[in-house]
Amino acid sequence: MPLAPTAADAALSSQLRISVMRLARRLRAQRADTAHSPSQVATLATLERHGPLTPGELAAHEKVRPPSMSRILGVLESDDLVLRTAHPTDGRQQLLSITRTGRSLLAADRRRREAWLARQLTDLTATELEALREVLPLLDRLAGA
Amino acid sequence: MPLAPTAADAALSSQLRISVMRLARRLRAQRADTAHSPSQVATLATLERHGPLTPGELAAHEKVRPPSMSRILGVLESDDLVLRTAHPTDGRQQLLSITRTGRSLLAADRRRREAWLARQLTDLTATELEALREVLPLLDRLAGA
DNA sequence: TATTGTTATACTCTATAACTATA
DNA sequence: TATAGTTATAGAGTATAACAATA
Repeated sequence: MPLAPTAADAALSSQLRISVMRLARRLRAQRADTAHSPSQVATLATLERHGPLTPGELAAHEKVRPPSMSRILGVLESDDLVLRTAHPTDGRQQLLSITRTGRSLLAADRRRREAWLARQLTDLTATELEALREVLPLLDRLAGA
Repeated sequence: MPLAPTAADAALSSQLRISVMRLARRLRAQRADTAHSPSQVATLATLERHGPLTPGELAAHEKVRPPSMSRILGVLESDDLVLRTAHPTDGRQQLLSITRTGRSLLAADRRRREAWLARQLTDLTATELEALREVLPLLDRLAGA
């Protein structure tokens, strides 16, 4: 039967958190498009995955307040990355969708981050790469994916 | 001699990026402490692990600019979480060390903030935990730490 | 002169409060 | 009235530029 975490687990938890957060920071730093913030790109990615959404739905999904989403959408719209259309039945609401330009930006961003990480991986030995490969499913399980 | 990334490496790169970013997002969502910023806590944790360091070394390690580290240290010092002492041989430098209060705060903070991850870790076997432990240094090397 | 670190200042991102338009 | 969204304003965090102290 599963018991409380051991002291060793607690230490591992701490170090894992720090290492994962640090690598995630480095990955974020490699974004191809420095003109847009992580939140702006994340919002764009959400629109790509989910299709058209209202500002309120986007704010809830991205865990930001409506005024913050308002600003994010203002930037994305002025850069022609999203398109704003009227809601079919409710005049108060709007529907945001990603444009072709927006999709291109996301694709370029992903290519660049993967290229950077692939370059870092060349510093590892075959044995180390294998160890990394075997651990990936564990990371996904921890994340609940 | 190291060559261009193989196709297998490219796939690993893509999957690693997705897994790390996803776990980082989940971890960030578990934050409970509002008293100190992530950077402040990370700096404190670095001092705990590495022992006394100079502001410049800390800035390099935490990937922030010297003025930003200056501000971080100002907060930590005024909260009695770090102690500033003169460098033994170079009058320009200083040595920052974590105080007993700092260690206590870190311990309490970690207990709160890492409860989620520790809980996730209980779903892993001893073998899987060991694999995870061995891979942590690789993540740090990829991040350039 | 070069290096270490701080101070002055500005910019980005997000939040709360107040406001407008529609249901 | 209640809801969806925007505008006004403030706070936190980090950066560049200019400065002070020491090597």
